[in-house]
Amino acid sequence: MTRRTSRAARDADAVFDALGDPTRRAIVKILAGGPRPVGVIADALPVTRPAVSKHLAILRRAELVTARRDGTQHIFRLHPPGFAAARRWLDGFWDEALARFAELAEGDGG
Amino acid sequence: MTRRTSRAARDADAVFDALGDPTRRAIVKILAGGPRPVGVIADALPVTRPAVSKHLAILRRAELVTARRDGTQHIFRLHPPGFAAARRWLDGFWDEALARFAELAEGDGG
DNA sequence: GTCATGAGTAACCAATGAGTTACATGGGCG
DNA sequence: CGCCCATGTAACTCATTGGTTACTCATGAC
Repeated sequence: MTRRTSRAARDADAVFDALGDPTRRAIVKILAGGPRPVGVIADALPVTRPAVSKHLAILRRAELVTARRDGTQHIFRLHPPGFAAARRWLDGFWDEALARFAELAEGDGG
Repeated sequence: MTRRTSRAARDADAVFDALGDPTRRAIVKILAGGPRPVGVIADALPVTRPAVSKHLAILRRAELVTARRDGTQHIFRLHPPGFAAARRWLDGFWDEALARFAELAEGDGG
């Protein structure tokens, strides 16, 4: 209730925090190609598996990915609702700014 | 075009990098209320003006804000096109992930 | 010109956090 | 049960960078 900064903002906070790192963005890009186990993700990146593991933990906390076990492997995949939070947050400013932008109609060279 | 990693990706990179910091997100939130001079922004935050100045420089490089002079003041305001880059980047994964998500239709607690 | 105001820059410090190696854990298989 | 494979965790290092203070630059008022 009334925590209007809350849910969306808190979620968005975690999401942008997570997406603020290039390696994590790279992981997200990889997972956009479909679910993959940690090892495969690490293989596609210039960092070690433990590093990827930690990044995945952060992405998971931000609810940008989910994991399921398949034998000894942990298969990670993108989790749409997480991205929705970021989108909504972004859209807020988009709307605000766009309105003012239109008002001023200043073609400052885009 | 043709450089597929390029424009959108590069822009999005700068944008998410910029938005990865809580103070910069706070600045963006403040500017969502309308254009403001540096001093006013700094007053609304628990950091000094120089710090805000540096953050604004980063936001400007990411093209999330623009500035204009008004006497001795520098008035900053949100710059919608910058947010568009982030949105597009995000939408890419959104689409990808959503498709796969729907496929599996696994309501894992969303 | 001189002074005052507002903002950017420089130099520096300290905390955060991304990365590494070494080790622990959990599940499948012989 | 004992061994191996795929991950996660711990402990630690090092680079990045957000923050500060001190100083400089630009504009406007007088």
